Amino acid sequence: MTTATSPRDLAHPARDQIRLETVLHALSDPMRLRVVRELAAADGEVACSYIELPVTKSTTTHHFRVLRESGVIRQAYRGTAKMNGLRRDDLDALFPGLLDTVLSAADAQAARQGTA
Amino acid sequence: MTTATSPRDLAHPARDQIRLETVLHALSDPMRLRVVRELAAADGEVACSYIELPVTKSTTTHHFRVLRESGVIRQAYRGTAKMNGLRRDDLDALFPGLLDTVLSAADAQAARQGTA
DNA sequence: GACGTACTACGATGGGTATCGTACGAGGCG
DNA sequence: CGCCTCGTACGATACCCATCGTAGTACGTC
Repeated sequence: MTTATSPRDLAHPARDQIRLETVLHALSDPMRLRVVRELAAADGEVACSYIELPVTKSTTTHHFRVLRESGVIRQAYRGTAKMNGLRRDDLDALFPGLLDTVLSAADAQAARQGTA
Repeated sequence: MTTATSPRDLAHPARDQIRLETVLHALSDPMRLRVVRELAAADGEVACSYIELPVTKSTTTHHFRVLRESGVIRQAYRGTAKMNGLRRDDLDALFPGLLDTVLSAADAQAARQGTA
């Protein structure tokens, strides 16, 4: 939309604007990597509140925004809830295998330590 | 000199100390990603001075240290030169496919823009 | 020993960022 | 409408980090 720019309009980068460095940076934070893993496990739309992190709500909002602005997740309001989902299609098209490899690596690391 | 902890002794993390988040963070910097790509292309030991970056020597040293301390590269002195090589064996063992996938993603992104 | 090269160490600086607390807006439900 | 929940915005804070310049150390060579 050209006009209103409601606070409910969420800015997402277009597919060709997604940068590898930015994606890697987004994934390099423990909290965000955890979010991505849970989104991958859920495999669908998940509300922010569904994912519990050991930080305050403010910080959680911040991490979700970083993930969205880096192009890793897609967000949309649905009533009061905000639904989140991985941008698998875009990421797979841009960087084939990257998401799955990172997820596998995270699983492997979690299995190695008890941090599953 | 057995013990002295000479400044020529370089600290590397053991394989099981390498953390995925740290590796991703190391790779999320454009300069460092560039270094890793060049090391992968060279496929062998390369001196620091062989890789030219648009930053000062100090900054280059900093990036090489981050890469070493994250477990991405191995460094060793060889005369006055400092040789660098990817820790392919360790990375592939810990996170199968990760390095190659990231390298492919970087190539793809470079090809898309003229930044090869 | 003297010199040049390769890289480092240290301090400074400016910008990013993870975290929090509090105050606020939007939507559903009684 | 009143209220609760979900999530945001904003300011503050403390920390991390990419960058630089300068001074210094280790090594090879003459």
